[in-house]
Amino acid sequence: MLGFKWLDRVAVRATDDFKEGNVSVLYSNDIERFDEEPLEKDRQFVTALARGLELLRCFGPGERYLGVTELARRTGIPKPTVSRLAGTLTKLGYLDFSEEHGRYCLGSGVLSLGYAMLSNLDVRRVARPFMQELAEFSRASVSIGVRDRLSMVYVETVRSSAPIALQHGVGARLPLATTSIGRAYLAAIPEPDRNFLLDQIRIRDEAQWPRIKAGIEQGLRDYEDRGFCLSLGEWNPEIVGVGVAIAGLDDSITAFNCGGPAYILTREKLENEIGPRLVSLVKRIGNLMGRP
Amino acid sequence: MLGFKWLDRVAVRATDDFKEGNVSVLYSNDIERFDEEPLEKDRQFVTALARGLELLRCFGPGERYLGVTELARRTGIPKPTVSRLAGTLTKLGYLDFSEEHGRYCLGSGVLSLGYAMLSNLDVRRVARPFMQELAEFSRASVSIGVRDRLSMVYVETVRSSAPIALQHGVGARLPLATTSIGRAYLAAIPEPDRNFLLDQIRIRDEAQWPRIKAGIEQGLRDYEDRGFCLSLGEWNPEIVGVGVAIAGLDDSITAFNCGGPAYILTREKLENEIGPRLVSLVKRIGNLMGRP
DNA sequence: ACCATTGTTCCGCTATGCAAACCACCACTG
DNA sequence: CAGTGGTGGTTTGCATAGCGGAACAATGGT
Repeated sequence: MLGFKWLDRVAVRATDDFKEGNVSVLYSNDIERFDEEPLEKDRQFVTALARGLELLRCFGPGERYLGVTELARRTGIPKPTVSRLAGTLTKLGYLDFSEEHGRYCLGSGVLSLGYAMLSNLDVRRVARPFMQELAEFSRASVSIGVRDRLSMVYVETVRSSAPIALQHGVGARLPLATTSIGRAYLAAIPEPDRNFLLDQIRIRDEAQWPRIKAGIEQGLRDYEDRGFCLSLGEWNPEIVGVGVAIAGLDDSITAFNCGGPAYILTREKLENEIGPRLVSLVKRIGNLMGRP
Repeated sequence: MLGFKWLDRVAVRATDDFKEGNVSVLYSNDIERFDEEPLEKDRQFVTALARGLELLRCFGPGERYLGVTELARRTGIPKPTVSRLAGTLTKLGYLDFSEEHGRYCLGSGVLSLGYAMLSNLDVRRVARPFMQELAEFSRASVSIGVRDRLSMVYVETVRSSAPIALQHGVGARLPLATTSIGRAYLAAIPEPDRNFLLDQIRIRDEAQWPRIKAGIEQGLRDYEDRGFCLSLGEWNPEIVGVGVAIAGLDDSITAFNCGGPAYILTREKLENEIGPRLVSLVKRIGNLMGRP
């Protein structure tokens, strides 16, 4: 089963304090509340570690400098604790303290973690030439992504040599529900896992849920019928793409997409040319990597 | 002053246990011992957080799967604690537990941290076109790096379109002492900081120290005389390059290099053509980014 | 059956979290 | 310019979460 069931621990104090407000803003990143095991005292869970990492996650594109109070507000962690954790992270090189701004920003330490993972993913080496070929054919970008919380994170991206290309590189986060790669992932995982994730997505945004749900169900049908999912501007109106997922590479479920600007990739081309080619690409990679 | 002065806390138990062995192996990654403040009870330092992150650092290229015992051995953290920390990291998505191997490996969570940092570095956007130009001119790779512990970590890399190119992408770690980019960094920082880092490097490898030291001192002279450092195969016999550093971009000291296979880049070309161009490239970027 | 190896529980003791208090700075404002 | 409120962040004291040595369980190889 998928592993969530944390936080609440971390933010429980904040929910007490702010229980009249919109609770979901407290879970600023992709944090979930755990439902199962109502309040098991998991003596194995190290809160301090979870919280420290949660601080690091607060920083994102466009959130460069954050102070203690802001971090405390976003995470629901009390200020003195944030102060200590942030100080620790700074000593370790994962945060820098900018005297000028009196705020923290991410330090160089965070980079080295991700790279080690990337360099161990065999699928990148194997897939790159095929991806390049498809990118050139479609004049678009081809990427590999894995799930993290409620996002897909790119682990490899290949661009065509066309002058216009998507700017999302390795490490970029895309939402699960509205992108072709996320829908392909959802379509490929076992149903209980999917339901769990969908539940989390629903909780996150009840208002949009009917629309989001419709898109995902369409994705499931597409996946069943044709082996790939589409996203035609549901995430970003100018971007379209197709996605396919496969299990068993590098110990996880891996998804591929091919996407680009809507005015280059017509629906017809996506459905009849690019989609099928992406399916065959993934099949070939699966064979090469000795999937059973 | 640079911020180290941690660990010992983390590994203090191990040094008790193994004090007859070579202590430095305990500090498997780039961990330093703190010298100042002999044993101040730093009530602000959160050991659990430091240790959890230290576990993540154990994984590297070629170290894909690690078990509890191995992690405990590498970090000097007692086994039960490793077990709990690793369990926590797994719940959070920073580690995955491979049933098949009975070991842990890095999870997708680690990726998203680094990306947020990269997307906030203005220097990447500004520098990329200049880097591309120099890469094409020199038929080699041009990168930007920042220091993390005793390594330089790439935050941007641009390759020429030449078929042979270095494979080090964003996130790659290069040693400080033997690469052109590392030497440029060392030459550009204030002397006390440099001495501290050199001390750490010396402690790490006393045997190689005379040779390493000579290379760095040559680098300091080169930097003084010509504005750039060289590395002619001292790190990897087949790779050569030049490096330049600059302070004040994005709140940190940033270094640039241009490097490639030794059989393409002659010493003469590096010294007379590429080095000076890299110096001017960095100067232009400094001006563009409004450095005082 | 035996030992070697690897991971998980137990429980006393201590490191750590956090509420409240405290400090430092700034901007008004009478 | 003292007074006052508002903003940031860092220190105390005490209750408790979580660390870690030793013991335990679960494998696997011989």
